[in-house]
Parts: sequence; structure tokens; C-alpha cells
Amino acid sequence: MDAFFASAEQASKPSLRGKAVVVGGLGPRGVVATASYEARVFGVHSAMPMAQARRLAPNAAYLVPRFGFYRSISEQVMALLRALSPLVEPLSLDEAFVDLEAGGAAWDEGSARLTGEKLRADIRAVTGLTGSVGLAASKMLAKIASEQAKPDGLVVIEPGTERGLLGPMSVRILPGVGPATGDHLRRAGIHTVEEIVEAGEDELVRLLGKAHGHGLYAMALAHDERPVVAERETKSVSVEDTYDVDIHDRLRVGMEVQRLADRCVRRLRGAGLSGRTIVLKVRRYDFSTLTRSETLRGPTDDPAVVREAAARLLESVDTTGGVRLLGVGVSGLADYTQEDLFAQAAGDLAEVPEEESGEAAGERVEVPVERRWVTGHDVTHAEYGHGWVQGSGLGRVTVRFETPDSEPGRVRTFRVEDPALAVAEPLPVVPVVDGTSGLRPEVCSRPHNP
DNA sequence: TCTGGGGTCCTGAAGCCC
DNA sequence: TCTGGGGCTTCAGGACCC
Repeated sequence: MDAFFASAEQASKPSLRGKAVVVGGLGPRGVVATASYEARVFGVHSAMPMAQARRLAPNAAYLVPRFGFYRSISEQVMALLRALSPLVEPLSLDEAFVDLEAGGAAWDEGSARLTGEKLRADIRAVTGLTGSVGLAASKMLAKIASEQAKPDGLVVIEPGTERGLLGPMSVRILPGVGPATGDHLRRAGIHTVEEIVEAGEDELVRLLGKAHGHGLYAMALAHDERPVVAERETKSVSVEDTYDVDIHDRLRVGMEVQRLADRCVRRLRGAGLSGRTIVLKVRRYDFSTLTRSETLRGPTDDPAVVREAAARLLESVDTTGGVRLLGVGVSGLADYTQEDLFAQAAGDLAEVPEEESGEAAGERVEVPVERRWVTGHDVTHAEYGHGWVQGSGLGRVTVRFETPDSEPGRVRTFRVEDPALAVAEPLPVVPVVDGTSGLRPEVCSRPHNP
């Protein structure tokens, strides 16, 4: 995720350039999604509780994510990558692997470097943001190279130098080593990649189990044969909500589960899928998480069926003490097409109830006037033009009037119900050329496989 | 005022079938 | 006939990733 969201916001809002920007959930239980490099100086980083970030960087700008806006930028970048090769594997909105050799875009270090530099220039020209490129012979190494390259750089890991490079690095650099595995290894006296190699494969399997042990040992030797996979099938669809305050009322818990089931089905149908296994997730007041699942006889995308299954699953869960998060998911997915003749016969394709808000439901639904002004979102004013919400509350909304290619703008305050003020779509950031950093497509050039 | 949301993969237990 | 074991599926939990 890096600084993508924050860089996009800085490109979109001239007054934030060069400033500490933190994007994430603004509620009492929010966490940081992305911090700009200026905010990282204060120690703010992704996944940090927002409250802690505010303590560290009280003067930073705090914004909620605008996924639709980021997605539109992401699509521009992915299109540039697909022009290089048919083998593009997106990891998220801001990262992807590209098999340059498969596209004939590069065949040796020199051509790869040229391709990478041209790509970075194109990303900058098209999106106004900077991206970093890592070039290497495998996905793991390309990713490590891109980490080293950012912000705004290009790093090549040359064949033959891999083991020497990895050896002194922390085990945490290897994919699949998170806090738990890192601790596990540390307790066994293994801190660096070369200590993994010294420990040997058998010891690793003994410590971490078969799959993880073998896999990690290979990675430590810089062996990574994972191919770049262009099309990944979705395996599950889920939605979840963390509540600002724990829910104690059992009836309310039941209602929330029904809402989540509906939302999940809407997503499922939107993707043209149906599924067999319904999963209920409950995070309790003490952060302990449990899941309950039920597998149906056949795949469904029927909201009533998913609601009922979720309700049955909830019956087996003790929620006394309160719950902080609820989630509903569907896995065991099938193509929607082979489907539900039975459901159709029963006239069971009733519309899934719409949510009162949410990205898809959108603007046309009535929203309380106070809630229409989301911090960071775009607005337009009949007299002052385009701007964004800098804050709202107590019946007032503060707007900064500026556009991606204007000078930093002035701030004005209005009544929340001011009829001259309206919600607006984000403006394209394009001719702007002063992003700070962000997109980092890993570019990976593989040797010929036998 | 700790700890989001949407995913993937792996492991181990238990039940069932052959 | 009894027992053992392998393989498969389902379920729950945990770790990891961005």
C-alpha cells in the first residue's frame, strides 16, 4: 500500500503537498491505511491505530480513503503494465508483478532497465504520481528490489548477487514471515536469512511445519519459481464491520448479521457468483475472533438463504460481553450461470434490499445532511467552484477551494444545509507533476524455464 | 484512546468411506 | 470378521498480505 493513497490525495489537493497526510478510518477504532512520507517522519505507519497517529502527528491532515478515486488511477497504471506484457499480476490497487520476458519487453539487464525507466516516466506522465520499479529474476526478489527502490526509484538485483544480498537481511524480508513466524524463528535463535540456511531444511520443517518450512527454506536460498499469474479466480467474498462501540443487545447483533448477509449477497451477485459455504465471523469485546461455517447442498446467491444460514450460525455463538466486529462471507464459489433454476422457479429473485449508504448505493440515496460532508471528499460551490471538505461539525462544513492544477486554495465555512454546496466527483490529477511517491509496480523478468 | 477490511493459504481435528 | 489405514471433506483457527 505504501504511500499510494496519501500521494493520490496530495496530487488532488495542492494545499497538502509536502505536508503530513494520513489516510484511514477516522472513527474511534480506525487504523492508518497509508501515511505520506512527511507523516512517517513522526513515526506514523500503516496499520497503526488512528488515535496513536493523532498523538504522534497532531497537525497532519486526516482523510478517509476514496477507493473509487484510487481505483481509477490504478486502472491507468495497470493499463500501462499490460502494454508491456500479457502476464500482469495485480497484488492490490498499487502493486503488480509483470513478466517482462513473456511480453518480449526485456531480455537482459540493459533492456529491462530501459523498460523500467520508461514505465516510470509513463506512470508519471499519465497519473501525475511517481512509481518505483524493482527488477529481478523472481517475484520475491523483484518485490524486495521495489521496496529498496522507493520512493521514486528503480533497483535491479543482478543474477548471482541474490544470496549475498539476502543473507544479512532480517527473516521478516521473506514473504510469509510475519510477526508470529518471526517470533517463532527468533526464539529458535534465527534472526537473518543466512541463519535460516545454516539451520537447514529439516530444522525449518520441524519448527514451522511442512509447507511453510520447505517454502521458506527455498526462499532463503533465493529459489522462487512462482510464476506470474494474470488471472486469479476469486475464492471467497465477504463483508465485515467493526462497530464504534461494542454491541451487547442480542437482537441488534441479529439485525446486523442480516444486513451484512444482504451486503455480501449484493457483492456476490455483482461479481456474477454464487457459493456453497456461508461463514459467520464474530470478534468479541476481548478481540477474540471466532468463525462458524455451514456448507449448503448447492451454491446460492439467494439473500434469504444466506440470511437464514447466517442466523443459524449465530445461534451457536455466545455474544455475552459484547461484540466489536461482525462479518458474513461466502466461499466455495461457483459461476452464477449454472445456477438456481429452483430459485427462479420459486420466483425467488427478489431484489436484495439496498443499503442506506456505501460505495455502490451512492449518492441518490437520502443521507442526513450532516453526514454528506465527508472529510477529504470533493464538493462544488455555486459561487466558489471546486473544493474539498476539510472538516465538518456543529452544523458547519469547512471547504478548501482548490483543484489539482491550482495554487493552494482558500478555506471557507458554510452551514451544512447551504444549498449552494453539492457533492462532486474527484477531478483528474493529470497535468500535475509533483507527486511525492506511491505506485510501485514490481517488474519481474524471469529466466527461461526449462 | 490500542488493534480495519478484504482476501489467501495452511494446519489439525473429526467424521466418513473404502 | 476385525482392524488398520489412507484419502477426502468439513469445520475452526491462525498467520500473512496489502
